[in-house]
Amino acid sequence: MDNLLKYIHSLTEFSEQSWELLQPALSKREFKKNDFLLQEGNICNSLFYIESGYCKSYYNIDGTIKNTGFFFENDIATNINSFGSEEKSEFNIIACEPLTVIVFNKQKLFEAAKQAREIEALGRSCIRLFASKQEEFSNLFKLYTAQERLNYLEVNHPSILQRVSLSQLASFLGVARETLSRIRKRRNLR
Amino acid sequence: MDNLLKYIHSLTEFSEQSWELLQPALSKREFKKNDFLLQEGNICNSLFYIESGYCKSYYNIDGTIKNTGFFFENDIATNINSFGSEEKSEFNIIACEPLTVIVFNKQKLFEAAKQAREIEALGRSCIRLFASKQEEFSNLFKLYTAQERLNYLEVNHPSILQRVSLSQLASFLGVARETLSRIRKRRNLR
DNA sequence: GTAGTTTTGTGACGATTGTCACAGGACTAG
DNA sequence: CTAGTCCTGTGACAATCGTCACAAAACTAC
Repeated sequence: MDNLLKYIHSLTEFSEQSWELLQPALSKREFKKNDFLLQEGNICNSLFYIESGYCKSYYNIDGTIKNTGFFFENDIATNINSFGSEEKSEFNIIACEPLTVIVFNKQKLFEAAKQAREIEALGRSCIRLFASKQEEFSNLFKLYTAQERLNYLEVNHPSILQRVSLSQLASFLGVARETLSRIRKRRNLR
Repeated sequence: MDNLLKYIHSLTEFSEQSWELLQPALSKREFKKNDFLLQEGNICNSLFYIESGYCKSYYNIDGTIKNTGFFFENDIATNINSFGSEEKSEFNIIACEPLTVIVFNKQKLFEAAKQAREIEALGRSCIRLFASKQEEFSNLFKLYTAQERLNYLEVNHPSILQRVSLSQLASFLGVARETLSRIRKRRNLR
């Protein structure tokens, strides 16, 4: 739980008392490769803090897998819409490696938040961070070409490129696998 | 302020007392067409609740305008990253019509939130809604072609198409103005 | 080690897109 | 009303992309 505590302290003031109050909402959990953290059609009742390994979110559109996000150590993975609105998730979250996460149980988190304002503030910070990331990636598509998006990832999020296979990366970049391969080729030539 | 109160009630429980405590953080403000709500390089210290009119967020990339968001009545416009992190905004928010907004002052909002948990929860709800929207639009680019994105907007966000000119819409859809024109043509033929 | 699977690169070809250029129509300010 | 501006459509052409097909390379499981 050490990593999580450091992560929390990087976001907000957090007393030992708040940490104690938060404990009932937390549980450590292990996933094997290809285990689901969240499945399409289910309501998302958790935030997943990733301790080790990584996972991805993806849509299954007519049998085609479309990856929409990758989550590494010290990231929070969740379906923020389903988590907040209680609507069914339209996408899946799946472990890409053996994965260790700390699960925030929604109900117990809310109970804890009622007892300590710092926990409420922590929730707000997590959601804000999540929103910032979504905004960042959303704007990539409006501002840049596929090649520029790849460059952006290399500079700003190298961990994705180091750990995710190019096949997996392609749909995240919004292009076909073959196109990503050619973008890399073009770039090496020039 | 009536619309705002209805909006708040649609998000969360909110007592009259919380409403009173919130007042010092609120101020109504008018913008003329092409007035800036937020300018590149400044820190975003406000949430803008839109009462009437609409505005847009855009990047200026080497002199080219790239629209990243449109905000209508009952939307909240802000730079969520700058608002939370105190970093300078990389984009602008500008009125596209005469605009009436209710400004949430960040500092006073935080003071009010300390005094009433309902205000804290309101902040969380606003951010969560914002995150959901970003996620939705971010995924559009990973899941769909430009034509499918246009269809999606027509079905799910018709107000954008009714009120925003096609020239303005193009960069939001991530294509050139001419391409949007051709997509519309193709669709009418088939 | 071996067989099977996954990943990556590449050729071919048609479809789509970006860019530049131009023109007509709609809108606006005086 | 008129001049200027903004918006939309379209032609031409090169660049890029998606799709299908195939093969080599890398990785896995036993």
